[in-house]
Amino acid sequence: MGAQTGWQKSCRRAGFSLRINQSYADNRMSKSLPTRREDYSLWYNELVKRAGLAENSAVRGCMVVKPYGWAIWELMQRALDDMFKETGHENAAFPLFIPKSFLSKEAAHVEGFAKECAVVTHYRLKASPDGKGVIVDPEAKLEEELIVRPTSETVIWSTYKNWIQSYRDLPLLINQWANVVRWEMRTRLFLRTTEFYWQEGHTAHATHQEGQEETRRMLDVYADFAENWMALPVVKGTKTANERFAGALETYCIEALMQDGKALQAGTSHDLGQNFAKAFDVQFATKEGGLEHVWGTSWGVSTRLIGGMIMAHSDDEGLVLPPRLAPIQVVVVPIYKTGQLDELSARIRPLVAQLKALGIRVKYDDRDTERPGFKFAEWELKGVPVRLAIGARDLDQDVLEVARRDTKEKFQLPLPGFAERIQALLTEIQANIYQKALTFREANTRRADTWTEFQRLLDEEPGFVLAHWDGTPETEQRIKDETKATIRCLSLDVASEDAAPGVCILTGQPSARRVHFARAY
RNA sequence: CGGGGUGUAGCGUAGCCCGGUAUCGCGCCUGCUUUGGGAGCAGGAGGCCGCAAGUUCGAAUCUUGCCACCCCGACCA
Repeated sequence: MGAQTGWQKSCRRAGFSLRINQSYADNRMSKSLPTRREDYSLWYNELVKRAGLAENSAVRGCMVVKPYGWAIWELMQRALDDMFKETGHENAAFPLFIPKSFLSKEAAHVEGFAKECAVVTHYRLKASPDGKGVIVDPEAKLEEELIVRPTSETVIWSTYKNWIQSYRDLPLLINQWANVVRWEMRTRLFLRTTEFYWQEGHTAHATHQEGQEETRRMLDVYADFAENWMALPVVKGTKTANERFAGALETYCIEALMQDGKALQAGTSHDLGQNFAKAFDVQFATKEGGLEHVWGTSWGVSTRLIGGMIMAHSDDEGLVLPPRLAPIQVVVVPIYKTGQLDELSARIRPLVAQLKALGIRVKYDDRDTERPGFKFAEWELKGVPVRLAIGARDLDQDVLEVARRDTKEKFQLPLPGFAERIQALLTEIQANIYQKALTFREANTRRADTWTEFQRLLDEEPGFVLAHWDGTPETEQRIKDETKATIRCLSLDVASEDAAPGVCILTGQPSARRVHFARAY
């Protein structure tokens, strides 16, 4: 769509110089990303575009997810979906449109979403009387406006009313993969777009305890996915009342730390209590013959995860993808002299087949139109975990060259048994990326005991700050107003040192425990 | 929604203050030479200067309005 402001210009305005040879690099998708120290947002934005993940669409705040970006999302979907199935959930699909009246049934819920809804008011266009283009046909006004779903609790609960009569219908464990629209004031590729893709689970249970267990179970699924698939260490915890989901009794979340020291909420799981059941009158006959409202939960993760993964692992050369979520895990680049490609390919293809036989996602880059150096740089930018460079010279010596993306190391590998070695290397890279992110998070999680220290840390050493807080929404708000830091969560796995009582950083009032503060995306 | 910035070829730009029909680089096309870290040389194609009105003999340039995008803030997954 023609980014009309050049990123060079933006960089210059932001006051920093660029890396090498940029005009050349611009088109060849090269090294010349903004260096992130100076402006992390710009770096991230440019990285997403250059790596071919997504770009801004012509529609305000929306994005076009390009094939490479979508491939990552598909891998995420597949892994998560398997985990949902294992925990007993089924997929279904609910309407995109929500009658306006549905939204007003749960008071807190309206409050939370009313300000950011796209509303459908008409169902027809007609030719403009002045002969230019089309206008909305005033005759085609809807009796009741439709909201483009910002989340599906309301349509789903109005449906559940019909699905649930007896305790025999419970628990009802449904998930939906969908796109939703929230008219946010400010957008950012993947992290906050007007339209985004996600999954939302909506369950109904006979008892509050079952609902709470479900909420926690799905939180654990998310944490498991973040850590073992995305290689992203997360803090599991509960939100404060201020940050709680509109209509929930309790909101659990996983919080991750990005490389610029800002936190990112990566997933949420809500205990809805009986709020939605009451709002939509969903009752069931108990075994004992009574009539009770069901207990609900909802939980979701979105394409934001892609953004989080990029911001957590990537470097100035481009993306660094964890092997389990890399669309291409191994790229093979042939090194050859003119006219010798076919001959070399014939020798390389069996090797590629060996990798495929082990279930490795491998690409043989036999493009004759680009040179090896260009291919190296391009695949690095796209975050392919392992690159193999193979020339006739190597094959004659029964070796090949391996380069790993995470450490940038290069070494030679003997051909016999190389496929198994590569497979093991992918596992090692996955673990290394996680460890690196974990080390980073630990190094950037600090404790503050005084207000001045708290402020200093946020400004000078951004990251999580563990601090005492008196437990009141008012204090939380004051801290936010003065420092832009929010309480990310009250962590569930709290170290004994942090579980001990203390005094509030701002008011000096008694505090039961430390909580995680940070500036956040 | 507020503050700031920018729209010129596929991408990045010069020109604008001081009006005279658009500069350069990359990419693209053709040919030759190259190919173990983003190739070299030669030739070539490509533009309603964001849109609309106005001023003027004449507008990329001046005036007004609109639109779009980027950054920052408030809001949020």
